[in-house]
Amino acid sequence: MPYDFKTIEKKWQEYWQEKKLFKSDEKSDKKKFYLLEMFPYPSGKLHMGHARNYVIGDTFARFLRMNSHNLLYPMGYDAFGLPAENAAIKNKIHPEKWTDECIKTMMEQQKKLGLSYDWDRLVVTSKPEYYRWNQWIFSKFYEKGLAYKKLAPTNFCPKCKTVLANEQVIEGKCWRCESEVEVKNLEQWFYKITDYAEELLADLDGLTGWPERVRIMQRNWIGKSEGLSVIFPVKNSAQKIEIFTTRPDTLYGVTFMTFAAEHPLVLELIKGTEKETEIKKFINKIVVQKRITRLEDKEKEGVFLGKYAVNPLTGEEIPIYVSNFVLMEYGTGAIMCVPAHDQRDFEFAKKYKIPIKEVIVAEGQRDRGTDAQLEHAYIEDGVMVNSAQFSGMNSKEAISKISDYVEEKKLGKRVVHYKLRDWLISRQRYWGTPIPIIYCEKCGTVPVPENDLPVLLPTDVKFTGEGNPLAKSESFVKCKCPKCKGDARRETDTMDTFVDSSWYFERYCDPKQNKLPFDKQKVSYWMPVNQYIGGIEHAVLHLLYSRFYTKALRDLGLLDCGEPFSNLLCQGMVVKDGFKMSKSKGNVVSVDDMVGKYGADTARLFVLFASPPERDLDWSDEGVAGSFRFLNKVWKLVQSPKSEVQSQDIDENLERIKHLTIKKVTGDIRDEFHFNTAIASIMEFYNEIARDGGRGTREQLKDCIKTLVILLSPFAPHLCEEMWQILGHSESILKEKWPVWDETKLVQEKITIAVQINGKLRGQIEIKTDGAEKEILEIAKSDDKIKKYLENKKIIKTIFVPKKLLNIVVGG
RNA sequence: GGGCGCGUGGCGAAACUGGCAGACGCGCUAGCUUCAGGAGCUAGUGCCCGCAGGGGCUUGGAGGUUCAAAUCCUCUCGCGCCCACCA
Repeated sequence: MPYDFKTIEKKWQEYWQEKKLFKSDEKSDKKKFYLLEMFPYPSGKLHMGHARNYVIGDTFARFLRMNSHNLLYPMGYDAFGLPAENAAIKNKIHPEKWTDECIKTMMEQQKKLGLSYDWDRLVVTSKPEYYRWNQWIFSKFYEKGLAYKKLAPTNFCPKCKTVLANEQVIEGKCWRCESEVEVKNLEQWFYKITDYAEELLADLDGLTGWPERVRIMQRNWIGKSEGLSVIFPVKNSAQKIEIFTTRPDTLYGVTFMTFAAEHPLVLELIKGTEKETEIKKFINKIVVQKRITRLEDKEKEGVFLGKYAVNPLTGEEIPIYVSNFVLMEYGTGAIMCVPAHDQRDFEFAKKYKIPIKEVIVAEGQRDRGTDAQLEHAYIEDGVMVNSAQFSGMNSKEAISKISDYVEEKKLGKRVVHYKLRDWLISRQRYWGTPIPIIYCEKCGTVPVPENDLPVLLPTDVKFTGEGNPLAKSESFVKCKCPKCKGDARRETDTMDTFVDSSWYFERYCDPKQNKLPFDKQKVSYWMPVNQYIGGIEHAVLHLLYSRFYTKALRDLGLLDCGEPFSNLLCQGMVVKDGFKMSKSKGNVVSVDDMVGKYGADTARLFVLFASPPERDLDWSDEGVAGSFRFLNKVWKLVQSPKSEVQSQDIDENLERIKHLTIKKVTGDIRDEFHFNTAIASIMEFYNEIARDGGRGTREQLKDCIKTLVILLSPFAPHLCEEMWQILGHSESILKEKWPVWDETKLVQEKITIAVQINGKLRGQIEIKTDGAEKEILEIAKSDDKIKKYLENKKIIKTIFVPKKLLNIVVGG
């Protein structure tokens, strides 16, 4: 009969709740630890993919509590967002009702898994108690110029019917529904994250507790490049073209220039010329093309404007083009082209028969031949040629020398560019935080005064799927201007839900605060989050926005820390039948099913045992059964430890293994999150205790079982509580101190070491642990197996690795 | 195209700083028990040759460094992720 997990799990979940064992506050002399998992979007049913994230955290949480930490371990819900609104349209249910129901189901499932959150700190972002502070912070940002509105080309998702931030466009598609994103010029609200570009970049170096790849992704996303801005005058015109280059060393090799299709100067330059119609047609074609085929490696195309610019360094006249490979969004929207040293320029020059002028050659080379002979651009460093006084210089050196010269002559200046763009936060949807702005004909854009916050979401709205419901709610739109009291209208855009998730972890520190977003002292006590756990998909979304927010809130004086998350663990996904577990793929294993069939402890044990947290986990039904089997074995051992074969003497080997297991399990959890190997060594310990029906004295057996139960308790908390009680304890196992190992108990008198001949394993001998090399060599020589290999051979040398092996090198 | 990561039995995976590859588990095989369920217990299980003692091979592939390589270096193949005409 398997153990009755249903009764046991229910019993202990109620016990924990009743005794409030997971509550945390700031009044403790223990060391604080803030442990956090990325809070979920409440979409309803949990599957094991979600569960894995929480189980990793909870196991660690329980371990930390038993190791004397004052732990903050909260949970909440990222409750605003499109799915709720789509459900509203489809099922004629209000998003709030739908969301609240989902939260209820999800919370129940999380409780069934035995997750040890402090539920008193629950944060739900769709509640006015929370989102009013989104609005409050927005107003502060607005005052400081960190929130602003501008007309700009935006990414518009036709299916979600809203604009998206750059970070939310993945390969030209909407991150949520994968529809092709369109470019629309709209007036939108932005957060000025670019003000923090430099700090966001620089502070990455200090985030040593983050996976390197996440830091690299953020670094690339911020995309800093240092270079030179140079002004090229247009011949026979007052117009000037500003370009940006990271390769000032190639300035003498410029043979043409080109504009992005959207560049406003293009239209000015061709106005009234015979080329005007042709070029306008070309521009239209490119703009349309850009929208449709963002991805493919496009053939370079361009048209000559019939105009020339002047290279400010050489006075050379260079033709101006408009082309499809220059981005309006980066740099200045115009570039200088050096076909000899840039592959893109090279391809373009070849196609349109533009001269190629080499200014850098490899050490010891003259040039690479005629234009026709060249096959690709030379992009490496080298020696400068054809570059006036800079000729003969190393090209690396020339970069700074030419930059100095350009600045001196006032032809341009050094500048820094970032790929990072400001964060577009407006969304044309209902289910989000209303942006607290009022438009008055007389007074213009007026922020809603602090006393009037929150701006509540109206309830009298219809969800038709056509347009933003807020815009159609008269009671919402119509309002009075706070300044002149005249008729005015409200902003109907809501905020991106990533705004909600950018500071929720700070709200957890003081979730009921109603004077401010949070109390500074409380936040100072808990922040930063010591360990954050979540998926890699947020590498440049949530994790970047949260860093920005924390810095911006710090600059508002609301908190002291500049980085929200000290350590980050990105767990892998749960895979079944070759695909990520997801509703749409239809390969989900629900938490309810697992808990119903095997219980929470088995489900927990399996997801931790099957794979290390960072790696993807292959779901296996048989594997789950194996974990269940193990728990049953332990249960049986505790119920009726065999006593017939008890010896009079302590089993020294078992004692050593006990200490070894404590050391291994402790290290694996604390240092590396290697739950899989921790569990493996617990299993080994069990095998050792149970072997031959039990070993050592009765007392020793009892002691080992006790240790086993404690070590297993963070993984299988319910069963271990029950077993703990059976072992005669009246307090919860959570109150028990984590065991410590005794280093002196780990040493063995005799050990087995490997003997190699020429690096090949040829035998094993048992020796005294501290045996000297000479001694051991003699033992090895007299070993029957080894003897054979040494016959008629000369020993050239021996290599001895204490406690590991002896390698005998022979010749002849 | 650029960046990062990964590749170990039939499967999930172990292996500290270069030091006995395959711990632990799943699956499989045989036996016991009971059988009629997908339960329990014991033993075996990387591959090849051999009745066996034993021997040979083996960490995607090819080289190299070393007494010794899954681990370090070079090249190569395959897979995954991120960015992608960023001047």
